Amino acid sequence: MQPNNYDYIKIEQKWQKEWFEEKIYESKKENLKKFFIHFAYPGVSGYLHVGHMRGFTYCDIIARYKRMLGYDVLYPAGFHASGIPSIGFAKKVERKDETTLKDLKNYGVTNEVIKKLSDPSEVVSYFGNVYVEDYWKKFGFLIDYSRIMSTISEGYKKFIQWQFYQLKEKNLLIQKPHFAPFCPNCGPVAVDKSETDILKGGSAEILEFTTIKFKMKDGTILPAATLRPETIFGVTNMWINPNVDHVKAEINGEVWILSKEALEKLTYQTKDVKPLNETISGKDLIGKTCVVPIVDREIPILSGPFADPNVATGIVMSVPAHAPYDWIALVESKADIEALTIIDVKGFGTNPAKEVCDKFEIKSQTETEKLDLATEEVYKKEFHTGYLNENCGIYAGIKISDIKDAVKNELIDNNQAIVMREFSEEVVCRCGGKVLIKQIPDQWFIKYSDEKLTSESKDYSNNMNIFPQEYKDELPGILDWFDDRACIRKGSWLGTDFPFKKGWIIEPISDSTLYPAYYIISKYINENKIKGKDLDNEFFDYVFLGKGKAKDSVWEDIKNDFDYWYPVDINLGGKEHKTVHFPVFLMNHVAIMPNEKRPQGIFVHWWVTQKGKEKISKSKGGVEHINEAATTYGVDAMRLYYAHVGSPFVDIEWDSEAVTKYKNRLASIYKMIGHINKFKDLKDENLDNWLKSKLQRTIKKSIDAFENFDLRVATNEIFFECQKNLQWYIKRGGSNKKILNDFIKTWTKLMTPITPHLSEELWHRDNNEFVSNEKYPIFSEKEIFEKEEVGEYLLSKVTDDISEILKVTKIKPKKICIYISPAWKQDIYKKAIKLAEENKLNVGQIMKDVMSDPKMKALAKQVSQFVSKLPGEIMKLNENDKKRYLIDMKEYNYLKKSIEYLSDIFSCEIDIYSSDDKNVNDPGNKIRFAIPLRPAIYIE
RNA sequence: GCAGGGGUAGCCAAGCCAGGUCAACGGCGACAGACUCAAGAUCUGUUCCUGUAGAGGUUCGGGGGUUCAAAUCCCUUCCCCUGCACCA
Repeated sequence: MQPNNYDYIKIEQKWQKEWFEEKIYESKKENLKKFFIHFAYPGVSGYLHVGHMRGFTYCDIIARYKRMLGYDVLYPAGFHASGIPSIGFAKKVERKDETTLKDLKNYGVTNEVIKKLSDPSEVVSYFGNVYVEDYWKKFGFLIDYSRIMSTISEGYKKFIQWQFYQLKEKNLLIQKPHFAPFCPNCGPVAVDKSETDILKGGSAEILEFTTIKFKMKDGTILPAATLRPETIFGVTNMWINPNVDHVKAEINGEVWILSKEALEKLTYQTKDVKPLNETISGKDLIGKTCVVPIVDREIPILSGPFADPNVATGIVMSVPAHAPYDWIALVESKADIEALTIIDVKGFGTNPAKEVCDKFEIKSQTETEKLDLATEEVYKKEFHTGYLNENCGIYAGIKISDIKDAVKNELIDNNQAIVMREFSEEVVCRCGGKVLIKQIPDQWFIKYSDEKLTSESKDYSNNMNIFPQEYKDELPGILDWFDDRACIRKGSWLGTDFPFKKGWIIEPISDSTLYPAYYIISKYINENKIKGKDLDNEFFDYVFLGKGKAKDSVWEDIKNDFDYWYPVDINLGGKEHKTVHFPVFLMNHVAIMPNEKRPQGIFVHWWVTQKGKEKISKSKGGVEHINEAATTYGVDAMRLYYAHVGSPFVDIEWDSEAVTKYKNRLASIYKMIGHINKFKDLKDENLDNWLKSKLQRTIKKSIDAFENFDLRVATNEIFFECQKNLQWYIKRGGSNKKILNDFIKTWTKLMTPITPHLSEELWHRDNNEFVSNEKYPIFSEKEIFEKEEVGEYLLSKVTDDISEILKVTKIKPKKICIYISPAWKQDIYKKAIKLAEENKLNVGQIMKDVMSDPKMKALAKQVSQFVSKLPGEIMKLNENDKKRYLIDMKEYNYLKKSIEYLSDIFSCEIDIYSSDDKNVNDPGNKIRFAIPLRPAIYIE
C-alpha cells in the first residue's frame, strides 16, 4: 500500500467487494433494539442524477451510525415501478427518441438490450438493476439487498389489493364525479411539468368557471363563464363575437347558444348534452337582450370581436366598472351604457376599472399586456380589501374574499349556473390533439377528507419525530387541506388492478403508502420461502393485524419479523413528498394499522439544484451522471459533500469544484494519517491530555448532532474540527505514539458513517474486522482535561495577540515579554463571576469586598479602575468563558512550558513574567494591561 | 387564490428556534509566501474599512421597536423561490 497515494477507486472496490460478499448489510435480530429506516423509493424513470443520491446518502449515513450504536438496523429499498414513467421511457425507445437512445448507448447498453426496452416491464428490470448495482452498491450503501422489491411484482399487488379491501371495510373508499385531463384520441393523460404525456402545457391548472345562464326572451340560454361570479351584480351587457358562428345545443333540457369549441368541451363534462345542428351567427345575436339572473335586469347584447370562442363558452358577460377589458371595450363600442359599481374598495372611486385604465394609459383593447396588469391590480385590491355595496342585495356589505362561493352556490342551487372546467393554458397531447377535461361520473376516491381519519392523523403526527421542525408544524395544516384522492384510473399504466372495478388500475400515489411493511415480506419472497400468488387477505390479516391463525411456520416467521421491525422509525424523502406522499403514508397507516405500528418519524430533505437554483433536468444541460461523478470524485468525497455542503433543509447547488475540494480533503487526511507512523515517540503530558480531551469533545458533539439527525454539524466536527485539533497538536510538537494511535483509531470510527471506504482502509492497517461493524465511540468524562483545554486556549490567545501586534506595527521582534496578570486580578475575576451567577454583581459590592483585605489598600487605585470595567465584561461572557476563568490553572507555569513553541513560531527570544514578582523588567509599562487569560505583551 | 420556504460579506453557504463565544463555521474565488526547473496539486498566512501595540469603526434585504446587548426576538415594508393532486 502506498501510504501517500489515495487511490480511492481501488479502496472503494476492495471494501465494497468484502462488505457485500460477507453480506454485512443483512439485518439481523440480535440486540433487542431496532431501527427501521428507508427512503421514499425512486420511481423508475431512467438514469438518476447526482441530486437523487443526496437523500439516499443521508439514509445510509444515519443507518450506519445507528448500527454502530448497537441497533439492529433494517434499511431496505425498492423501486416504484407503477404509473407512467417506465411506460413513458418504453414509448421513447419505441419511437426511437434520439436523446433516449443516445443516453442508453453512452451508458454502454447494447442494441439488443435497447430493443427490449420498448417493453415497460423490461425497463423496470433494467433500471432496477442499474439502481442497485451502479448506484447503491457503488456508494457503499448497506441496504439490505435481500429485500429488494418492486411495486409491479405479484406479491406486491396482492398486498395493495389487501390494503384496498381494508380501506373499503373502513368506509374510506367512496365514489363521486371527477374531472381529469383527457385526450379524445389517447384517453387519460397526465398534465405535469415533466410533460411525459404531452407536448405543451405542463404547467396548466384546471380552472373552475362559474357558467351563468342569461335567458333571452325566447327562453334560450346564453352562458357566460366567469371566475368572478360575485360581479354578476355589476353586469351591464353581454359581449358576443359577431364573426363567430355559434351553435345551439340542448343541455340538461334547456337550449343553449355557445361556441362550437365550448360545446365540445362541455360534452365531456356534462352528461345530458345534445347538439341541435343549428348554427347562429354572432351578428344575429347582437342587438338582442337577455336577463341577468338574481337581479332580473334586462341587458343588451353588444358586439365584442375580442370574445374568443376557444375560451370557456365564447360568450362574455361585461362588468365595466370592475374589469378593465370590459371597460375599454365599452368605451370603444361607444354604446350608451353606464358602468355599474358594485364594490367599494379603498384607493378607488366609483369606477375602479376606468381609473386603473387611465393610470396605465390604456386606450385600446389591443394593449393586452397593460390590460392584464390592470386587471391583476384591480382584482387583487378588490379581493383583499373590497366590500360589495348596496347594489348587491342580500350580499351588500360582505367582503369579496368571503363572498365568492356564496354567490356561486346560490346560482348553482337555483339552476342559474353550472361549473365548467378549463385549463389555464392550452394543453396539447403527444398525438398532437388538444387535451380536454373529462368527467368520470363514478370515480373511486380514497376519502382523506374523513374527519375522524384526519383528526386522528393530526393527533398522531404530534408525537412523531419529524425533521425539520418547520415541516412538523406545517403537517397538521396539510392533513386538513388534503382532500379526497381519485385512486384509480384507466389506460396504459403499470400498477395493481383495482379489486372493485374491472379494467381500472390503482394509481401510483395510492399504491405506495403502507409499502415499508412489504419489505418484511419481500425477503421471504426473494428467498423463495413463500410465493407471491399465495399471499391472500387472510395472510395479510394475520401478519399485519394479528387476526386469524398462521397457516404454516413461514407465516409465523413473517409475523414475528413484522412485530420486531415495525413500525418505521424514519421515512426519508425529498421535499416534493411534503404534500403528497408523506400525508398519505401517515394517513393510511393511521387508517389501517394499530397504534403501535404507525410511523415514528419522517425526515424531509431538500434538493440538489443546478447553478442558478434550477431544478436538475436533462433538458437544461443536466449534471453529471452518478457513475461518472463517482469515478471523478470518489464516492466518499461525494458522501462528504452531501453531508457537509449545506443543511439538509435547503436546496444546494451542484458544484463540481466543491466536490473536488472535498476529495482533496480526504486525500490530505489519508496522507496525514499515513505520515504519523514516522513520528518520534515523545511525551508531553499537557499536550497529550489536551488532545484526549478534544477528542472527547468531538465524540460528544458528533453524537449530540447525530441524535438530532443534524448531519452537517456532526460532519463538521468530525472532518473539520477534529482535523484542526490534530494539526494543532502536531504543530505544538505533540508526538506521543500511543495517544496518536488511539486518536486515529477513534477518529476513524467517527468518520465511518460518512466515509466508510476511507475508514475501512485506515482501520485495516491495524485491524482485521470491519470498522463498519465496530461500535461508535462513547463519550468519557474521565478523558476530559479542563486545565489543559484552558492552557491551550490561553496559548492560542497569546499567539493571536502577538501576531496582531506584529501585523499592525510591522516590527521584526528581537524579544517578546509576556506578563501574566497578578493574582489579585484573578481572584477578583473569579469572585465577580460567582457574584454574576447569583445576579449580585455590582461595582460597590466588589470594591468593599476586596478592600477588606488590608494588603490591597496600596493598590486601591488600580483595583477601582479594574473593577469599574468588570460588570460590562462579565456580562458578555458565555457559560464556557465563565467556566474557563473558574478553572484553577497556573497561567505562568503553562506558558513557561510553552516557551520553546512560542520562540519557534516567532523566531525570537521569549520571556514570561508573573506580575506578582517584585522587580519585574517592564520597559514598555505594559503590566497594568494584563488581565486573566489575557497576559500583557511587550515586543522589542 | 391556498400553503410553505428564503433574502448573511466578491460567490456558495452555516448561524436565527434557546439574544452575548459573531467581523460572523466551512468552501470557492482573490492576494502573499513555502515546495517545484516550471505548471498543477499541496501547505502556511491574509482577504469589510481604518490603524506603527493586541484597538476602533461600519455590516447580516429596507424601516421601526424591545434589551445593558440583536444577523438572532417583535412590528412593518420590499424582493425572490417552491408545492397544489392523478406527476412520481
